[in-house]
Amino acid sequence: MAQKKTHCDCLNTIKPVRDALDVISGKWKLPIIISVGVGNDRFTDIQESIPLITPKVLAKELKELEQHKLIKRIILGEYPVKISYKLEPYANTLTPIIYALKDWGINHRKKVMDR
Amino acid sequence: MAQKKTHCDCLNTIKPVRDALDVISGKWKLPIIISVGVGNDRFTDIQESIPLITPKVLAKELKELEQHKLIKRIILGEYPVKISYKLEPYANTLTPIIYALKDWGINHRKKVMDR
DNA sequence: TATAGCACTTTCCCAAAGGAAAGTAGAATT
DNA sequence: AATTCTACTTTCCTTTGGGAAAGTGCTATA
Repeated sequence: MAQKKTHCDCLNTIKPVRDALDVISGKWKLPIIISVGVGNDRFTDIQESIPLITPKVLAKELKELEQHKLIKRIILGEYPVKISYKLEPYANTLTPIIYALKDWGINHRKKVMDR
Repeated sequence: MAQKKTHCDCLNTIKPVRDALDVISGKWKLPIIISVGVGNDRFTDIQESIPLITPKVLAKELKELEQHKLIKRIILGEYPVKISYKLEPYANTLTPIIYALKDWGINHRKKVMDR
């Protein structure tokens, strides 16, 4: 028996990794979370803190991050309405991922330069 | 001075994270690395171990992973030529990222189900 | 009164990602 | 001789991501 056991099963890892990637993959989501996390809470400030991001893309990504309960949009004041973006506490659970990517990115750049 | 210090600087984190994302972001690269990592070394086995991946996409991603020195393609034998894919040692540096994503994905699925 | 700032939205366009289905070339198997 | 296996490739087509540029409605400032 078990003659047709051709490939190793790795779905236990692949499935949750894909679940995570569905939420945070893409060019902009983690940079936005990082920027809001260090204190940028106004649309224009976030935009200026992330190189080359356009307002269209930033608006779209902020909406998606709101839907995923990672960022909250707060309306401040009455007449001169101000908007403030803050991380939801849930976004802090992404910290290990962000640090793992940051460390790897720093090391990778070194490796590519040395070549 | 420093009156125009409007937004907080987070480029120290954003830049390396973007460097990492440039290499490993996308739907398929990490799943392929996971699959090859557990021992799937034949094209067809890798394909069958990753739900819904098509041969076209798998071939393209394998080429990119080779270029990034994360996977090596080995030609075995002479007349009935066989091909084997293996992780380069460098791919093991991705382990912390994979585990961070896996843990987060497991937790995230729980959170979404409970809602 | 005119200009600037804020938080976006809208339109147009292009390139990359990726799915479906079929094909291919050689070798092995029945 | 016909089918199967392996490792892909090719074609076609749709979706998604995202850049450029301009516009919008409101408020604040000079």
